[in-house]
Amino acid sequence: MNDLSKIVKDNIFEMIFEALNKVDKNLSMDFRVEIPPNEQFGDFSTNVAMINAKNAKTSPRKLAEKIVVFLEENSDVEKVEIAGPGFINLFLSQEFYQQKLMAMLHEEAQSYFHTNLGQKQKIQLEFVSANPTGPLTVGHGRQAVIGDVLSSIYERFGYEVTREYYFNDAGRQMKLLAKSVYIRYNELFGIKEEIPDGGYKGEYIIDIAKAIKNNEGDKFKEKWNEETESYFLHQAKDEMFKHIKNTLNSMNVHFDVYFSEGSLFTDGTVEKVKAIFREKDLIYVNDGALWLKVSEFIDEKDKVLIRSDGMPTYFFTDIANHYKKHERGFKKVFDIWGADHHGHIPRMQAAMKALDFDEDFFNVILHQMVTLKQKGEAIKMSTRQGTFITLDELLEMVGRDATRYFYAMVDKDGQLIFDIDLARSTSMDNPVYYVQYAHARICSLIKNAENKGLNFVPGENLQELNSRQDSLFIRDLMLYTDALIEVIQTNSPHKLTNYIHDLASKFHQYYNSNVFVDKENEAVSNARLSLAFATRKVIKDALMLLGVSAPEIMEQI
RNA sequence: GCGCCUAUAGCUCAAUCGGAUAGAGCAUUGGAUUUCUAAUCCAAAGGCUGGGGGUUCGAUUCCCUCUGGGCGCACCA
Repeated sequence: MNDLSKIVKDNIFEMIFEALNKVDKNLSMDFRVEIPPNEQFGDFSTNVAMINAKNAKTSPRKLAEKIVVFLEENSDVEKVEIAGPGFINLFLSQEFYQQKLMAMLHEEAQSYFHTNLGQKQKIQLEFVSANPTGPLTVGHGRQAVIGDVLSSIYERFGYEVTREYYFNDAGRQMKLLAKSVYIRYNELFGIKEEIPDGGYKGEYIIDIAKAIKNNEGDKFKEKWNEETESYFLHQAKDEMFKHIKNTLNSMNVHFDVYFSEGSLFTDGTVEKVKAIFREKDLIYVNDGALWLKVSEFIDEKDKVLIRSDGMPTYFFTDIANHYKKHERGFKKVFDIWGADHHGHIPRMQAAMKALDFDEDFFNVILHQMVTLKQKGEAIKMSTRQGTFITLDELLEMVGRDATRYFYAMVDKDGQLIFDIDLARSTSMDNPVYYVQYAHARICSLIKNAENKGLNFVPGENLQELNSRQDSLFIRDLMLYTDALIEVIQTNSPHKLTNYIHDLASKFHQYYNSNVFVDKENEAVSNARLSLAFATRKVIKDALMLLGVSAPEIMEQI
């Protein structure tokens, strides 16, 4: 019930709704609480009167006047104004904010800002999911960050989250990989052969070949058979996965489950799904292939499940994958896909319908592609040609904190153009340092207070926080939960970086216009340090959710 | 041809599921430093929000259309 107590806007909403009911019980609650663009317009504002004016058969401003009467009865309200076309602007009392700050000081951010939205619901986020045929790309980096940050926030709000990596290590691509390594291996003995069409030409293939030569010598030299293929395939796969996991590790991304596509065949899931479709009369054979009647659910042609050569399609195994997820007890699953997969969405939705799954079970978080730019030109990326900048290389150039922050700060619906030269040359101007600096500054302030013999006790003398700047600052601190909620409502991590950058900015401003540590004025110092103390909690928590470090000292450059 | 995403300051991006004067960072110009760490702050300049129509009290946001960019339209994954 009181789950909403930490969501500030919902608090204010209740306050306004109460007043609205006293005016007329039949009016619509379809109004919004907003943060005004300008502080002259109050701490909070609402469009309630404009929304309801028509139904109340009056003008927005007249309705507002009636609502304001009841709002003014609330002891938390300092002042109410009607402005513009009928906005109601609320100014809350200093005591209200002081109490909020007090409550915030007594808890850790992760518990104070916690809201039990999830109620331990089991959900899953599937992301990255690259097959072990090469190093991770900068595109995977975007997935890794979006998936990891969202997972952390869902966890914060009481969901039981599984971070999952789905992969296929058995397909045709893996065979090509093995062959490519084999050719490089022979090359080490001076035997030249062209890498076949679609084969892999990256440097890393040679590295794997060298490792095999080191361990096994010339054992496989010019001996291509099933045994050799199997050996090379496993070596390549193990090496690639080691490489991939290293990269994820240095990005600070950790998966709970690595799920093998192959297991869906061995445990009978694929057959089970086929049986269900057959029973529902949703499959048929044509031209030697097995088709699913997706046209019964969406405006598209039917799709192949099993090719005429007997191999199941990616579509089919992915249906089985999701059937399995359902069976594993997930109430909701999120697949994070690049824009190149968007055509896959409708047919998957059709399949989910065919299986009678709840409509909100299957969700796709789509992000647009990442492209690299260097010397003003776009770099063509091709895994097979091996002409790409890997995620590893990017991490090395930009650093983990900045890389993660940069990925998170751009709206997933927009294309991400990573300008390598810019990342290199201006990495110190990255917004992440701005936020980290705010954190370090507060650490330094508190240390400074100790050094000057000031006995700082969080929560004492809060009545000294009596300026408008103080109130608004506390308001912004409290809005942290609201920001996090918005992130998972839209699955958009960039809303968190927006919030925290803005908060850091407000803090830097405050810092420049107020003295925190003043031995002559201990009460005020104590109050302001309390404010800084709470700010540090929020920044630290936000950076943790973003997977970015919160340093106590910024090294001078 | 059809579908999805996108177009905002010189550059990279925001803008609270339709709100008030469209905001940050970088770059440019000017100011603040015996510092509670200047990786900061203050100020200036920079915009017919790609073009055109529509919906209404009100549009960067919703609808239509045109143009430009990205990505898809497989018995690939």
